[in-house]
Amino acid sequence: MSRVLVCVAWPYANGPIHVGHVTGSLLPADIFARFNRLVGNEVIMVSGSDMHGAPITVSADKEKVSPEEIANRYHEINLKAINDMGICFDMYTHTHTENHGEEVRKVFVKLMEDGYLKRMTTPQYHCSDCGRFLPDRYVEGRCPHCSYDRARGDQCDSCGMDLNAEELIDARCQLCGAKPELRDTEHFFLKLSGFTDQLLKYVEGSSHWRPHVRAFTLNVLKEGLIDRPITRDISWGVPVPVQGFESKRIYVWFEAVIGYLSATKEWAKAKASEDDWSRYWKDEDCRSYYFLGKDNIVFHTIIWPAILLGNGGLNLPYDVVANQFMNLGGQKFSKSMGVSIDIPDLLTKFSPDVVRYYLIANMPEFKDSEFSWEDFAQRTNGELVATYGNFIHRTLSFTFKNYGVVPTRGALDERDRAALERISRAEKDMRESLSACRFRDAMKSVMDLAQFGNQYFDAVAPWTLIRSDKERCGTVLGVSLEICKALAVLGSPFMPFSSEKIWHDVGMEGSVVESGWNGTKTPLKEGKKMEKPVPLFAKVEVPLSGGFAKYSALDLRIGKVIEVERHPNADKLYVMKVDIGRPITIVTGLKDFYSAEELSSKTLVIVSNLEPAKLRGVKSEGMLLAAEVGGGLALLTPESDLPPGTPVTSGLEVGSKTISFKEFQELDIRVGSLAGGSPPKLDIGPRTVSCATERGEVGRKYAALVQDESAVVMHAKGDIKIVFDRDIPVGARVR
RNA sequence: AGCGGGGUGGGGUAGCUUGGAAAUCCCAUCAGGCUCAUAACCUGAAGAUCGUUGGUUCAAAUCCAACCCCCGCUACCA
Repeated sequence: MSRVLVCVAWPYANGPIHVGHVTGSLLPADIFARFNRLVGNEVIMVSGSDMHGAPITVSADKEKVSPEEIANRYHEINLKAINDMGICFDMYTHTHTENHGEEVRKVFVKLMEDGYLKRMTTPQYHCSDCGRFLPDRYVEGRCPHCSYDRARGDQCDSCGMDLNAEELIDARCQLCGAKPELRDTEHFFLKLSGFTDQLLKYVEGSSHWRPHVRAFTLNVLKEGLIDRPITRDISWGVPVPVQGFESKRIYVWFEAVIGYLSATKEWAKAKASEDDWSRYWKDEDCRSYYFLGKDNIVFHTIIWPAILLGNGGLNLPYDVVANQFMNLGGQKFSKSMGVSIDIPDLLTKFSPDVVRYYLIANMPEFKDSEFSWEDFAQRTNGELVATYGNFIHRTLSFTFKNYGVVPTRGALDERDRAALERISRAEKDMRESLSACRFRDAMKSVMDLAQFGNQYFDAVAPWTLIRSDKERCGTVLGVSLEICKALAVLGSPFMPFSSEKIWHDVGMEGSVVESGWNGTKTPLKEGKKMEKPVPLFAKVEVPLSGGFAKYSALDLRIGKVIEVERHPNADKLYVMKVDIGRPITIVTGLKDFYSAEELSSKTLVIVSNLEPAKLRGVKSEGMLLAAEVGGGLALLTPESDLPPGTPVTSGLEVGSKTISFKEFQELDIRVGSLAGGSPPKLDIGPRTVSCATERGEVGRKYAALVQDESAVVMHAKGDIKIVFDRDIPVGARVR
């Protein structure tokens, strides 16, 4: 019996939470907390919505509402989503409470008094019309590097240089257009550098941390910490408790982490035992676990510990359980499928346990993982439904049909005893994995038990026994029900809703949560009437992304190069004029591959409806297609001459809207070699796909639009195919 | 290009920190079994140059170096 504080990174109240939040921090924390409660530890789990900071004020300005309104809206939405996911907090608050403000104030003052803060004055733009200091991104002006007229104070969109707002020429306020003036402004800085040695010792002593968390932190520490400002000239946030700082607020990164402490205190107040918070923060036997995504590591392994060290007397994080990212790339995720990925939306389509199962099975614990609908369906249907759900259901329905009550268990034979031992082994495995925060492994040991259940059930074949020896049959069903019950208990941290249902269906009273870990040992209620079982999970169906429709967004044209010049402002770029039926300007990065003379005679394939973009100050109105691999590059060109402007449709519909560069990048165009056969095959390097195009020269390399297991050779009307001006390996990607 | 994460049977993965016999599991394939169960379950088989090259070692998927490729964020990518 011990005490555990579970802290979860604070979701930002500027949008609904998505699978990344759940699989990265909320879900592992919930499993860990549930597991600890199950084994009888004292646990509280705390977090809340991070309500302050610039992005929320930006959203608020956009919608012309108060920041508070935005923050409250998403707080409510997320609170509900968290609840619906079965994520069980002892306190889920937010950072805009009186309590939190007070706590932040206290910590701030303590650090200030003990000399861990310093004041520094820096110049900053102030707009007298708006009556406020302007964050760098709200200042606009001419870029000192490229003369672009609408550069922002943090960065120039045109040439990409990082800027300081003071460098801008003719700066103006982006909100009202007035000319702002530079004013000195004073801020507090946290003297992080002074903590370096203590932190090094702390991190080096934490050998139980995940390797990537520890290595990353040590790396940052060795590079040297810099003192960081912890106040800002903004109006949305926690006030600075110092005279003369009435117009300023505490910077969110400093303030939000203090939420762990303030939330614990709020929890203690709510249960009317105010001092209970200290049992979780001052008692050195209490371990604190922090669950977050890898983008958040330094805040929890450096900044928060530094604040705690400065404050004194409070426990440092025992473990910082940072997950990697679950990526949502790969096109399969697009909204065009009618399924987006935020949690409120996901839960309208799938039950929380199904979502939880997949997110655990695919949790990015040690490396990034990829969410895909195909995988989601496969794992749900093949593992959760077919192994776990099916074992429970075949046991329950057979028992119900033949007995109607929980059968009486007679003498056990060797196999039965082995089965019961197998339950103990699963318990032990799961306990070990979860104690080490290995969630996938832990759930695997539960699934393995379900699979064992199927093996046992098959081996004892109750459908035969029922005709020959009903008493013995009752015994094996009793053992099977034991396994079901164990699955309910062991599965409860992962799939709490179904666990309760199983618990009830095998005839147990109360709940798994109440019975705790010992539920596996609590005897079945023999003779208790059963209810007609309903399958726990249904198979899921997800829409498949079909066909080559996505390529229809492209409007490809034949283009002839008119002239080629060097980019005035970049060494690697050319500025080209190309005739695609009309002359356009294209900026390209081909300098390493082609001389201007070589290029000037080329006939190319151009994406004509790409969103124009400024590259280093020059507007590019399109993009030429080239295949690239390793150090090699080849341009796409028609196999025989075509007039400029000829559409390259590849037999598909042609898009009329402009497409973004990002959308373009999601398309998979590759160099493929035609392999013949019927239907013809196309070798695209790592694999061979079927080719939807009829003719073509076997062995020749063509540009191909790839979609899953099939591909279309890119061609213009008259079946003029697209080839390359140089040799390039099969499989090279076109971009 | 920079930062981060990877490359292990057809697909997806475990193992790598702390080198060591026949490399894990899921799906797909093939052969069998069962018929209680949601065409679900169980058994068996085939299938891997552990990205490439070099190094350290008695021994490398595992450690070191270089290179190649893939993914995410960023960018003088278009």
